[in-house]
Amino acid sequence: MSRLNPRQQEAVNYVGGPLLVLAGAGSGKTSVITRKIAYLVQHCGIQARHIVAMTFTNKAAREMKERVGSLLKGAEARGLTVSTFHNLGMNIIRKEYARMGYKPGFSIFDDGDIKALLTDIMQKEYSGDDGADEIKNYIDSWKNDLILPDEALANARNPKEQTAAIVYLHYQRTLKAYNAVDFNDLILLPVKLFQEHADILEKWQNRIRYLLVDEYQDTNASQYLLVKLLVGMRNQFTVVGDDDQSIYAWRGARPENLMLLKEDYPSLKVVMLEQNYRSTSRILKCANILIANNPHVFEKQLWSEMGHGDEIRVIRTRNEDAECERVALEILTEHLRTQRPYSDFAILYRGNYQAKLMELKLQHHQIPYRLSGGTSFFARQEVKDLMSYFRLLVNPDDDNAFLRVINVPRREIGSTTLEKLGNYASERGISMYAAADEIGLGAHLDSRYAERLSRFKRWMDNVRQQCAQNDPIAAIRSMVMDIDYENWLRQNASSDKVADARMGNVWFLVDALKSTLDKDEDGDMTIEDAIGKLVLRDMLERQQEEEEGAEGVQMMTMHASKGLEFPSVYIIGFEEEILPHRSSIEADTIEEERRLAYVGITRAKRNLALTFAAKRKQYGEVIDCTPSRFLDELPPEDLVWEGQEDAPVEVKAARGNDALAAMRAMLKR
DNA sequence: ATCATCATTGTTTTT
DNA sequence: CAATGATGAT
Repeated sequence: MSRLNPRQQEAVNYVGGPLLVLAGAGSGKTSVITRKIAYLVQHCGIQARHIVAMTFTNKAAREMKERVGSLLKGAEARGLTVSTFHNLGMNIIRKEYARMGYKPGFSIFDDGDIKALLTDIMQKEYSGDDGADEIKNYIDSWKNDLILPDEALANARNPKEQTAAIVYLHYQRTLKAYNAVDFNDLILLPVKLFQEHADILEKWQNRIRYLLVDEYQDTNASQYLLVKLLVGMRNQFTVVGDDDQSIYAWRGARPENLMLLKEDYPSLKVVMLEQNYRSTSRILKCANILIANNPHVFEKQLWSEMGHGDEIRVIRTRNEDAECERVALEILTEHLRTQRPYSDFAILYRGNYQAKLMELKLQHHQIPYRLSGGTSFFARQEVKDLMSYFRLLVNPDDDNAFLRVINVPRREIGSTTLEKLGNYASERGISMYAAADEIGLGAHLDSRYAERLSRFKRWMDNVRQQCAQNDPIAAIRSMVMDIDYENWLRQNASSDKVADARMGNVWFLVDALKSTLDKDEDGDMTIEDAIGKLVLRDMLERQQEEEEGAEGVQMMTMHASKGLEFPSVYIIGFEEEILPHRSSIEADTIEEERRLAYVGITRAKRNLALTFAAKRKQYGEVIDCTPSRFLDELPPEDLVWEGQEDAPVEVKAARGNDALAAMRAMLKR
């Protein structure tokens, strides 16, 4: 960790211009970035406040911040920005909202907000609902490519795209009226801003003298442009990425941005990191051979000095039940035999649905596990609803909370009314909540609607007053009864069971609030403080989740596993139609699936097992399964087959759908 | 109009 | 085999 190898050193020390670091899996790229930041500060005289490092996940940002913090003295690190793309975008909008026509305190709509909004728009503008998801995909990809509604509409090639483009137009208008942005806007708006206002761009370019970007292969078109704009003429930046670990093309990532860099910056220097500090050479050999089946611009071979290591085990089981049982039992016995902690083991899979059975089996054997990816407590609809009520209670100016709450339950206040309210509020420079019972509003709005708004505000004000005067918890309980939230849940839930569970979460949250208040020793904690604490917990939820479950077996999708490592890795469902996923086979995007397998394999430090089942229940029907074609591409001498021994070769031959790949794999041997 | 039962439908991956 | 949507009875 402390000593860098020559390649890494080169990457750290090179400040002569744009630099691309092609960092293979486990090659210490985070070390390179963090050391480089320290180097820039300590040896190049660049103040930390002029350095920005960008990542894709909050987790990565946090980790990086920590590691830089241990390399620099407190004062040296002051002002350093390590943030995600979206975070940076949010900060830019925060500072420059006025130039984009937004009000302060804009809201960020999450997935749920957006889907609700889209269905709303579709119902209003047409009366059909073409599936909000599909429309959202269109809008997302347009936004990723910096295409605005007008352009989308002009270029729409078929009726579906046309519909989507029209919805897009309304969607964008509505968001604006709500003073809200979506996730993609966090990138797109700053890019547009910079393109249109040279002075602002210059300001930010002056602020950011050196830019570093992690996981560069995951950037999409608008992120690429954002980087390019921020870098400007200065040309001082380092991007780190690995084309072999590009697994997000489906959400707009453009791994070819790595190549594009060469064209945009002819003086680009490329450094390759090929020494791996994570895995045994056996595992790396397999990974190398697998990924060699993909076309490459940059040839890269991982190697390590971590010893030869054991063979990769390929485990064949009768069905998916036996598969999960086998993995659970193995982990159990291995844990008992070697005393290794459960957290040494990871179970990786292609789709979240595969986790269910696995979970069951682990539970059955009383093996603790940690599941990442599921909807966590604070992400649940009902929790968010109630949290929004809380937020509005303590901060009436939280327009986001206001909007979330205003029609939960239905108060028959449509988007037109809200739009007008929003316009009025922004004219007056006040929040929507504050504007809701202003006399002046009547001039813009039919009295019926104005009355509905002011009734809501009066009600809410009353709740707030109750909180201040009497027992706040009792006030909140009666608020929940007042809005008849339980009934609302029943209406919207698919079943009573679900509704009950959701209502349980609501009371749980109220209890959490109560216990926060009760725990207070000085007795001077206000309800505002308590709610503030909860909101904070909401925001820190991720962190907590990770700390909490650190002792169990780690279960996650292969996508979620990128960047992590585990002594022992099991990849389950190593089958055709699952690992090369069916839709990927159809869409002919096998290469990305191969990269996904590559990512999974390279998570393992010492032990790796790939499992597949001969038969599997799917849609309630038992179907025959075929081992993944990627197994054919691995070097046979490094594999040991376990479980039923009917020649997998025969199965392979029987499968005609990828004869070419099979042939190539044969020749390789 | 609302609810219950029946039929159909489908399963990547997520900042 | 769910979970979601359509259809029919009350």
